[in-house]
Amino acid sequence: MDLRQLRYFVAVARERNFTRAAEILHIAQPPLSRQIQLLEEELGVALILRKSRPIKLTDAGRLFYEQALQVLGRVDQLKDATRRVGMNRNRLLSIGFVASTLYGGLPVLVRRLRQSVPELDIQLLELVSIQQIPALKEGRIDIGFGRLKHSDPNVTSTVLREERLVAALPEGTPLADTDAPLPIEAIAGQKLIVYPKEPRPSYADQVLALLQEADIHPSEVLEVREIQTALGLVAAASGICIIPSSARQMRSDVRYRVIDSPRAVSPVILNHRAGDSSHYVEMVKNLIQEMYAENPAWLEANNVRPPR
Amino acid sequence: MDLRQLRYFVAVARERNFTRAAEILHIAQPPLSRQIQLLEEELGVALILRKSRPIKLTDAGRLFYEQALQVLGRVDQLKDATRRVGMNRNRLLSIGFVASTLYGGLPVLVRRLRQSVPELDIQLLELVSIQQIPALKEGRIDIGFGRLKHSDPNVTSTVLREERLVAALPEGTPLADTDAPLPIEAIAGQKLIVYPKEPRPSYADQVLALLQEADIHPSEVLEVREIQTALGLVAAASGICIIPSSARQMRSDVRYRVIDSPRAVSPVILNHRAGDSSHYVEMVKNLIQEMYAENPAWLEANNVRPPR
DNA sequence: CCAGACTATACCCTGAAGGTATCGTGGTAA
DNA sequence: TTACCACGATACCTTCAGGGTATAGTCTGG
Repeated sequence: MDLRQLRYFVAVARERNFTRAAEILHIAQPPLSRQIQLLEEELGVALILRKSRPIKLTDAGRLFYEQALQVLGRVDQLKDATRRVGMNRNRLLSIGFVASTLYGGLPVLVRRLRQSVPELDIQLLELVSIQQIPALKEGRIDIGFGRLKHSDPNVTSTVLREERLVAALPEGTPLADTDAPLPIEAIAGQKLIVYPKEPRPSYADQVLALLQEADIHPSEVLEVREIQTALGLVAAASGICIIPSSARQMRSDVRYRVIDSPRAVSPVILNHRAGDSSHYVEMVKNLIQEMYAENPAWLEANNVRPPR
Repeated sequence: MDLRQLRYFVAVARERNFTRAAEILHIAQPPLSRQIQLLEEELGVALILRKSRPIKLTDAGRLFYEQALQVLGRVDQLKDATRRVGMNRNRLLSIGFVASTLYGGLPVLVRRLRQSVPELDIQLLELVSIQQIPALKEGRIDIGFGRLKHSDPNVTSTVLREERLVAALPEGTPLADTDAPLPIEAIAGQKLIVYPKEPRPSYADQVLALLQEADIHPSEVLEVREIQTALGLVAAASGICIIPSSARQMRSDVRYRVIDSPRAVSPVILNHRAGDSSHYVEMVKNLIQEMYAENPAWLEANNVRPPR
């Protein structure tokens, strides 16, 4: 498959007419027909119903059309962004992050970074903690915000804060009766949902280790790919889930109770290459200090109110 | 630009070696070098630093690499999804929605629809209300959830509910002192942020019309592209913003006060083609009725608690 | 049922992508 | 410092995919 074929198909779908589409594309009509046929052949699926005038898209065609538009848009963005970084000789700072930091201070940090260094291009990549280490070493990212400790000598880590863990509970169940801290023992015998399923080790293992340590055994453990799914299942009363405090914003149709154990915390860790001399790393650290200074609640171990 | 070139570049970036990359791609090394050169030429940007071994990516190259990976992934998904819909002869239900319904019942509806008709493929397209009308007529979507009334005879509308509007206020400002309903007059003289900027008419006009009607004039009106930006500006104390109640979940670092006026509501409207005989439309309507029956709070005009 | 609009088929041609041979060069080890 | 080598660039040839032209087949509206 080829971007050309996507462009051709989009033109045909838009015009609902091969001849006009061919004119717009500045090619003759027969090659256009042929490219569409080739595309359909490769996919093994009919995209266009030709035995009606004007032609119609099949269901597959409708889906293909919308997705193709998005892909083409993405490619244009890709070109523009690359040119911008390349031409303006802008520096690029590539930041890896675990999803939960999106609900913490990351957006604010990025906004401030953009403000204070407008000529800096910032690339954000969602990577689970363990993927950040090789990504740093390979230069795919310059900074990583993760949740797992590691021991790679080439990567320097700083624990930014320890965040309280909370249990997400289905509304209407006995455990969700109160907002009071939840004794960790209460999790024993419950159906537990953990995420992300892979790659391991991940935050899921951190949660499981916490329970292991306290010798607490859920009745069942269900692994899902991401936190959205996990909370969705909680909302559907399929089990309970343990998330960092800041991720509480994600859904309001489940109940949250802070877990009543000093061990029930998850760190937020800043990673960067050990030898990295770029002053942007330093700047990021300073901005974070600034943010914490403005909002000391983020640093409180007992951050019961979700940080922004 | 061409998908082939993306694949080639990704291989080179991964291997950090043209020769090995060429082997993996099952082509000779010289053509690979040439394709990368062509790519760099088209972009007008150097992607690879060749005067070091092993080769390194430039900043532009790093960005291009990550984006290219995502584009290629997207293309694969596109193929798979199209095949699935085409081969399985699955029906496709294409649903257009305005962003705010994402924070309302839409996710639940989609989940239930998937449950009750597993063989149905569902495509979700974010479209502002006014885009939904042509999208319905052209067959791009089968169902639209919008917020604006229209008068096109080919599209049938049903008002599902009237949702209360709330004001988003920066924390720490006088208006944010209390959670009590906000008299609409209090908005006079405030700096108001509205969204989306385009295409018009949009929800922004609905808000502006409401104020116009009450003869209330903000000191300034700032138009932004989307609600995220609007709420971000509110959080940064750049003004206040009026949003549907259900969108309150989006940020917890701003204060919300229900607007104390019976006119301060925004409908949620279900649109579909007037002649559509597909029983999926009927099924969606039934599911919605069911959901409202289970959760009458959604229907209360005074929905002070955000519906899920 | 016919006219007209429109898509598919047949066949040719051109240029871009790929191959082979070879040169130039940065990195490295003695 | 030099000499070797791994590796990318260049030059030039070949092939075939994509595009063009002519024309046949088909759907729709009057």
